[in-house]
Amino acid sequence: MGRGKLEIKKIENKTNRQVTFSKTRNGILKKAQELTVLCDAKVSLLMISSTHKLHHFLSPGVSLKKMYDEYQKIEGVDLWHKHWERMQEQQRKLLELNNMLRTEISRRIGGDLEGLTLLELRGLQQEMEEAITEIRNRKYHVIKNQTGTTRKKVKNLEERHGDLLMDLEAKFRGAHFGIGDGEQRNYGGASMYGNERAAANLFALSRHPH
Amino acid sequence: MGRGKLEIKKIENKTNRQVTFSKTRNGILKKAQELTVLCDAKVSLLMISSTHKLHHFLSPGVSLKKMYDEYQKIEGVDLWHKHWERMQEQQRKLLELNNMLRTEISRRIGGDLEGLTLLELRGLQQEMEEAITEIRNRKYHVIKNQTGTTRKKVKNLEERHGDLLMDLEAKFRGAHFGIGDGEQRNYGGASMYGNERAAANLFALSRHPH
DNA sequence: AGCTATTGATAAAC
DNA sequence: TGTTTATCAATAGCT
Repeated sequence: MGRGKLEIKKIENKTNRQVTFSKTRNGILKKAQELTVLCDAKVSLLMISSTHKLHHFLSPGVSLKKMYDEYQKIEGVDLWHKHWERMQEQQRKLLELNNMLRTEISRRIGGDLEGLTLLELRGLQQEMEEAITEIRNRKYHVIKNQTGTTRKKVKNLEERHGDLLMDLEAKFRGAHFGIGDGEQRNYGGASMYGNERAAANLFALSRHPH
Repeated sequence: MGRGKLEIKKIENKTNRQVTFSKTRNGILKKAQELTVLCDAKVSLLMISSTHKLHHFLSPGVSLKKMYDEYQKIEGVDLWHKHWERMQEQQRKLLELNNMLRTEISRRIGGDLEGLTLLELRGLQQEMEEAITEIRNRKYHVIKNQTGTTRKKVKNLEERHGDLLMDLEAKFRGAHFGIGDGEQRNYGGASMYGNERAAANLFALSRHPH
């Protein structure tokens, strides 16, 4: 409409395009409003101009999320809710698993033993003694497989860093790690970073410099 | 517009309302299309009638998700993306932490020792021996604190279940748990359930029946 | 950002 | 719902 008929095709003149966008945008916003009021409809309208400016209308009393959910429900396009719930469930399981692992590991460095019965303590001890046997075997295996020069080199390195290692371990043992303290973790960031730090320490210990 | 001016106010006549909705809807859809083509704009339009029927328009070449993301970016209303990304980051960290913990625990039951140097093996062994000392101390503490009748009862139970326990542990040691096998876990469900099962076994072991 | 000739949209009626 | 028609609304091209 207007002084002349306008072909429905991209307006190449940049200024004209901007002006037309502005006018049509206002018109469509008004129409959206009318539809909302006259017909008791719910409307969500997003418009982004070619200059990346955003304009929007949303019927009062509805949220964008609700509109989107409704759209998904009717159109079945989903993509969100299912994924979200799955992820949440995975996370819950991971945290649960994590707590178990932390308790287990804590017991194996001499903490978190208060809740265990005598029988459980015996089992744990025996298990660890058996593990130590395997570690010992592994040590012999490593030593046996070292060739002349390599062995010499490694031995020197080990001797050089032995004292340092001992100091590190002493520090490690002295510190409180917050591992397996029985406290239930939530999804918040703070406590998680705490756990991670604890694990990083533990990890560092298992990878002594050499 | 039309034969008479219409007051901007909810149309109470249900039929008229429906008719007006239908007409205005078509008009606004056409306008949205025009805006898209003439002005090279991106438009997302959702309309839900009072009878809960949904109609929508979306400019070609954009997805609803993209429109919403853009909206959120410009308006800062978010609701999703931030939460989603935070959750994903948390999950990544949990999995990483989990792998570390699993490796640590695996080493403490005698597996996953191949990657360790002699020095690391020594450290691990010493740490475990120290832990065993603490477990032993704890055992004495438990024994000391048992009163006459309780002690007797527990002792009987322990004797009764000792053999069973040994069998269980033998089984446990023989089984392959898939723990700390060095394989990087993904976000998929299958491998996660695998891990969980492994941990559940481990957990069960630490809580021997008594 | 205003103006106005002109086209576009649509209320009421069928 | 679709069509017609009398009206009102929106807006293209100018300023």
